[in-house]
Amino acid sequence: MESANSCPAEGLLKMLSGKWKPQIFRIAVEGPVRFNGLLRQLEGASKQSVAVALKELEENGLLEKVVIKLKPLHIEYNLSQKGQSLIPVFRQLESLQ
Amino acid sequence: MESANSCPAEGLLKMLSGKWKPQIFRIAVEGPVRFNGLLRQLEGASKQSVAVALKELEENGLLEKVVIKLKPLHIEYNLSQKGQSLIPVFRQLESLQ
DNA sequence: TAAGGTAGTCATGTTTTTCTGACTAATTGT
DNA sequence: ACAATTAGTCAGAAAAACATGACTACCTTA
Repeated sequence: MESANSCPAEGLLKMLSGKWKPQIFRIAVEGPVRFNGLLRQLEGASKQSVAVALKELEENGLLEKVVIKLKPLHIEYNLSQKGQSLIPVFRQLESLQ
Repeated sequence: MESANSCPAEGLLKMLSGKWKPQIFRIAVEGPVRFNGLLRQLEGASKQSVAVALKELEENGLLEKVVIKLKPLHIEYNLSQKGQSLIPVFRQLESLQ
């Protein structure tokens, strides 16, 4: 049982909480990300963690999964509309420190 | 060993991550908070968790501890300057949903 | 003197999150 | 045929977060 979310900001904070999601989000702001690419960039991250993080970011509508049917079959994750709407918040957080 | 924080927003996200910190922060925006008061308001939260959350929020400079030397000795936690600077970010997060 | 409220701490146990390493499956290059 | 790259999944172990209940210490009221 989950109690009703009485704090609206809490949901979005939760979507970005965890060991790797903030970094994945930041990288995704720069451009499309891919599974193995992230695995290389995020030192110490396990396949498992990256897979779960990507899945949840997608489920929460922050990233969009795109299958590219070329050559060795690529899968990209792009920032969704909702994801892009979070960029200003991120910028604001960065400016505070 | 903690790797250098390459994502500036990440630090602040971490300061607000956890089961109770977002709610505590939100309540603190309304006014001073106290230990037992929070324990009553946050259904399901343990003394332990509230104590740790308050300590970390204070260590991270988002809350300020104030000892009120009256009657049965009260301890208040107020939003610091830094904590107040986070309010607009919270508002923005709320507006996004 | 005992009860109740203040604000916690501490040891222990459970639950959640994360990591490790093996494995799958399709495609490409040697 | 074999190795490597793509993108994962899965079982199990370790680590981190959280809950439970007992306990401390100070102060006030009955």
